Amino acid sequence: MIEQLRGRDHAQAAVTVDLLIYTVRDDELHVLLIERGHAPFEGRPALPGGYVRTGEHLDTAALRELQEETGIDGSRLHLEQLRTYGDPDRDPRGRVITVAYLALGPDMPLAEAGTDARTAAWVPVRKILDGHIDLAFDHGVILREGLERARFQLEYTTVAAAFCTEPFTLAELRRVYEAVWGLQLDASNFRRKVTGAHGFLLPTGEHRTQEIGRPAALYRRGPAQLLSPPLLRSSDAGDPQPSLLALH
Amino acid sequence: MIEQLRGRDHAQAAVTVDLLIYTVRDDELHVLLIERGHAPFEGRPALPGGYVRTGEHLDTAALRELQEETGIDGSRLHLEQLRTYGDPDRDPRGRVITVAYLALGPDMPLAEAGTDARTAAWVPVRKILDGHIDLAFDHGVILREGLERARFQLEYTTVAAAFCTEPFTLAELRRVYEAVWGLQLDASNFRRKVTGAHGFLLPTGEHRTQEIGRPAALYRRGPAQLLSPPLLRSSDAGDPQPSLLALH
DNA sequence: CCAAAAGTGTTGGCATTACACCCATGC
DNA sequence: GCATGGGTGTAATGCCAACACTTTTGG
Repeated sequence: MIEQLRGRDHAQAAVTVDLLIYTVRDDELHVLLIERGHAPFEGRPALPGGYVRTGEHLDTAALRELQEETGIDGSRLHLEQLRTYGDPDRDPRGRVITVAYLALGPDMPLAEAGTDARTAAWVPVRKILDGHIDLAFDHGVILREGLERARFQLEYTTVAAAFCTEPFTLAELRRVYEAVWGLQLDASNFRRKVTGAHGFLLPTGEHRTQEIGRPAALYRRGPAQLLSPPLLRSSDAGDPQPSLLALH
Repeated sequence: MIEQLRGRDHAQAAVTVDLLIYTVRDDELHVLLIERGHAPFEGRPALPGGYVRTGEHLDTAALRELQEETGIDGSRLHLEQLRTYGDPDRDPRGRVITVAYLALGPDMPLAEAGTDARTAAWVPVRKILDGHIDLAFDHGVILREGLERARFQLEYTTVAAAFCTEPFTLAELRRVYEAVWGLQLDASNFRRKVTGAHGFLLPTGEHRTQEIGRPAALYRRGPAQLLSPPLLRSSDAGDPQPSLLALH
C-alpha cells in the first residue's frame, strides 16, 4: 500500500468469481459446468462465474452468479472461498483476477436449458481428470485444487452432510465419502465413527424403507462444524499433491 | 466472464498483496508488523504488503514485497496464499482487493530501521488478540484467520518445521507447537508421534549440548508434507470459528 | 577437587481408548 | 440384500515414572 506514491506501476485488474460446484449423483462425484457462449474459449466447457460488480462484495457476487447462471439457491449449499488465481496471462482479454469459490451441495435439478441459464450440466469429475474434457482458462487447475480441498475437508469437518438432502441415511452419507475419496468404506466402522462424533448427526427417530433391505434410520445435520475425532481415510494412498491442500 | 457484453458494470480494482508472517520467539508466537508511513492509517501498525504490478504474478509480488519491506529472503520460509479480502469499503482510497499470504519462518533478524525498510518489528500475537494493538484496514481479521489456519495446519502437515532453523531439536519443535496452540504438550508422547510420522524428521546423528541438561539429538526436515497420522491437539478446546479453518 | 542438586532430554511401562476386520442378527 | 449391532485382536494414545547427561552449587 505504501508504493502508492512511488512508481504507480500497480495493476488495475478486472475481478471475477468462479464457482466450483460439486455434488454426488448416482454414487459418483459431479461438477457443474457451463458451455461458454462467447469468445474467448467459445463453446468450451467452463466453470460458472462472472464479473464482480462495482461496490459488490465477493461473496455476494458468488451467490449472484450462482443464481444467474445455474438457478441454484445458494442458501442450500456450503460455499467457501477456495483460492485466487491471478496469473497475468490467464485471460487473453487482459488482466483478470478470479476468486474461486468451492461449493458443495446435494444433487439438484438444474434450470432447464432455454431459460436465462446457458447450458449448465452436471459432469462426472472422472471424465475431466481422465483428460476427456478440457476446460477453459485455468479452470482445470481450479477443479483439481478444489477437489483436493474437498477430500481433505471431508476428513476434518462435517461438510460431507452438505452433499445430502435432509433427512438422510448413514448409507447415503457413506456413499458421499466413497464417491469423493474414490474408495470403499466399511459400513460398520463408518457408523461407529460418524455417530460417535460429537454434534455431527442428529437422529430423527424415523426410518425409511428402501426398495430392498432393512429400513435405515434417518438423520439431520448437527451443530458441529469440526469433526473430532477426524474421519481419516485409512490408506493415504496416492499421496496427494502437497501444494494443493492448503487446508485451507 | 460471460457478462462482458452485458451491463459492463464490472469493477476495476487495484490489487495488493498483504503478508502475514509468523515466527516463534522466546517460546511465544510473534507476527511481523510495520508502521504505516502514509495515509490512510498513517502511523498505525499494519501487515507488510503493497500493490501488485502490471504483468506480475501474485506469488511474485508477495515475495518482492517481503524483500522490500522486511529484507527477508522468501526462500527460507513457508509461503502460501491465505485468502482474498474484497470488501468494497475496506480501503478508503477506493476498490482495493488484497490477496493475503501466510508465511511461517524461523526467528530472523530484521533489517535495521533506517535502511530501506520502514520500522518493521516482531510483535507478540497475544498483544493483538488482547486488543492492545489495533491494526490498520482489516488486517486484524486477516491475522485471526491466518492464526486459525496455522493452528490447523500444524495438526495435519509438517509446516511446524518451517519455524525452526536446521538442524533443530525435538524440544525446539515441541515449543513451536506449544507456542502456536497455546498449550503444553507431553514431551514423551510428542516424541513418539513426531518421530513415528513417516518422512517428517531426519535424524542427523549429531547432538547439541545446551547450557544445561542432557544434550539433545538434532534433526532436519524430511520430505513429507502431510502428517500421517496427524498430530491432534488433545483438547479441541475453545472451539475454533468454523469459517476460519478452510484447511486451508 | 569432589559430591550433591537441579534441569533437560530420553526411554520405558502400563491402562485406556480407538480402530480394522469379521461375524451375527433384524427387516 | 442391506442396515444394524456386537466382539476381538491390534495399534495408538495419555499418563506416569525412571534413567542419562550436563551444568551449577557448595562444601
